[in-house]
Amino acid sequence: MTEARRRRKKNRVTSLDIAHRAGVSQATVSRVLAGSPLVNPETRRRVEQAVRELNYKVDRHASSLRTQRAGTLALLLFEDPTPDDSHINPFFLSMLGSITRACARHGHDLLVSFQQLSDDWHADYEDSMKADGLILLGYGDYLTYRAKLETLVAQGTHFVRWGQVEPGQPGVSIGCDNHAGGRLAGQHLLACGRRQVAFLGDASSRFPEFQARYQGCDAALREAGLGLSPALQADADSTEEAGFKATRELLARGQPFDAIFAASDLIAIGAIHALKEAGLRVPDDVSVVGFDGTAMARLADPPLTTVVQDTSRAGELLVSTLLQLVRDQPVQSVMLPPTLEIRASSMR
Amino acid sequence: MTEARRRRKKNRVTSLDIAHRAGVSQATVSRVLAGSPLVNPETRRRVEQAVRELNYKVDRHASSLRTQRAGTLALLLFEDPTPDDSHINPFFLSMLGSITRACARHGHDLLVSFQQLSDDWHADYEDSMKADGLILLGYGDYLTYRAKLETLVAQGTHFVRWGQVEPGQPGVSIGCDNHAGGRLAGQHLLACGRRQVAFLGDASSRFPEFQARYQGCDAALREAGLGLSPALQADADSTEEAGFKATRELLARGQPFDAIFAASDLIAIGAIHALKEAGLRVPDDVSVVGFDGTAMARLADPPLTTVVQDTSRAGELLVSTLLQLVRDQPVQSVMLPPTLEIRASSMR
DNA sequence: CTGAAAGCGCTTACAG
DNA sequence: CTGAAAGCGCTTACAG
Repeated sequence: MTEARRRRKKNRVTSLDIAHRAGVSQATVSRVLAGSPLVNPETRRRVEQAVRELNYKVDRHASSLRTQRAGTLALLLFEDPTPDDSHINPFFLSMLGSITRACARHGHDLLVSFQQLSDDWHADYEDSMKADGLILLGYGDYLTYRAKLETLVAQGTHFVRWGQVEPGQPGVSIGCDNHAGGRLAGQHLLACGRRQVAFLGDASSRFPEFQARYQGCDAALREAGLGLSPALQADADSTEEAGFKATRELLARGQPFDAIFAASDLIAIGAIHALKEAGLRVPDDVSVVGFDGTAMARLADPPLTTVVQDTSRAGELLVSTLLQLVRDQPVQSVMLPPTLEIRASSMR
Repeated sequence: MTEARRRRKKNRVTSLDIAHRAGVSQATVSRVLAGSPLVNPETRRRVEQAVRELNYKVDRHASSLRTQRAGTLALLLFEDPTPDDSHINPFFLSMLGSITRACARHGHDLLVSFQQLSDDWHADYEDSMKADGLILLGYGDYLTYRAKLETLVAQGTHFVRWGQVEPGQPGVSIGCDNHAGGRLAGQHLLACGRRQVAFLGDASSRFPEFQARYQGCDAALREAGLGLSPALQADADSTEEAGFKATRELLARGQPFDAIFAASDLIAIGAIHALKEAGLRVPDDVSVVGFDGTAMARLADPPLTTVVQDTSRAGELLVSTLLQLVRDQPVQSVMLPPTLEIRASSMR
């Protein structure tokens, strides 16, 4: 055993040590540290001094075992279909950042874990008392997803999910108003004088977020007597490669289009590459609008117009809602309004 | 109290419940779950069945309180000087991903927390038994950093740091061989016929990673009778904005250059924007090489040549080294060899 | 191979 | 305002 480790183990300070040094009982030490008002100010001072002098920290396990609260939330990040380190969707990494910060603000720790949406989730953080509740993050086939959400509800697990908000869903969801976001994109493309808008992304009910974006854009176009055409829709999951391929496929169809609304920024960036490769100019020949508001949208060439999801508010809302749930307070699903950030990729 | 929650609380299954159902003692249940060989196979079967039937999970706090092991590691991610959600360096997010995966492989949970390098770190995860050790991630002024590392060492905290590996450093470090990476960049630019290489990034000892990259590139150039010139070096922290501004500043100096070696991909992407803005072509007029091997390098226009750090191996090594440290096994600092990924930004 | 018992370090009714 | 005592749910010497 190293010297440092021996020191650490031997020196392990407990609340009893603090009690002795401050001349009070263990119970009083606990009260001071819990911020109880039932403590004489002078007593509190002495205890706090002893805590400082001995660098005492409450043992989390002892505390949690007694109170049956972990003071910790767990974030499950689903990463189908790209289990490659470098390919995690930057939007979700941004969400991870804001969730981490929100947890810290609320005085909770955050356990982070990556899961395959298609596999069995290791959602037993609450059963083993490691976390008071779960935050579920990541899109994927909703057919798979929904069944697992129902299992969680049946087990009485506390969880909040990021995703499309729809009536009758199991559990509580926080999500972007994707329909409104699609509408913003459609209206903007109309204002740019575009008439034939292509959509890149799976628009079926298996991907409710993408579907709502599709429908929102479609609705905006319909109000102008237009609409999205199935002939100008191509599936793509949220990667640059998929956006690249889908755009090539679209071009191969020969059906003319003057704008692309991509279901995510990554898809949009892939689309821009494919358009350039085909000798088309962005935005002169084709306007491109993405979705998410990731940092890379600004770095794209040309800079990408994108529907921005408010990740800061999203993280805060996910955490605060989950904590309310844990405390048995009433909660509700919330849709956050997106905004449009207009850049050169769409404006002629 | 909601129905689900009442059920959850009331149903809380303990090892004693399993013991009763399997007709054994609590001690035997514990042995089975710990995989002890001192258990009759038939007894083991009965216990495992009861565990399955009651969906029993060991209470982490009770277990950790008894064993004095948390089964958890904590990741501290420093984010000076950009505490904005969207601006976390994508390289560190990629590292976060690989560390998360490595933790899971090693059967440990991971607590994630963002910290300001300049503030007091909340490095008390080990004091409160929340984690068995720390992984430190993020660059920053090493003057600040080093003092805090020494404090951690003095406290006997178990930690591993990601960063430049140098003799005499406090604690254990895992890092990229930045000097070798700089050398790769320099040799490649020479092979591209470049003679006047500019460097973007702080090359002082306060940023040892950047400094080593500078020196490695300089060494390669010197072998060809050239070298990096201080007149062609401009400070930049690892953001696109900083790279953009540094390049503008460089251009304003009027000193000619035909290549830029940027200390990070973000800086390089900012540089490309500034070069284009100035009417210069990449790579025809100026070759650009970045560092990190982030996903956005591939998406840049033109695609960015970059020195790739192996984040997968890095994450695995950080976690396995930390676990060895926690187990009092001998460990050592390691430098990982980088590779060069050549793309269009450097090749005429 | 198995069980009875102690104890990890807290918090919280309870009593004063 | 304070203290003595119990107990959260495990694991592990110890004894057999």
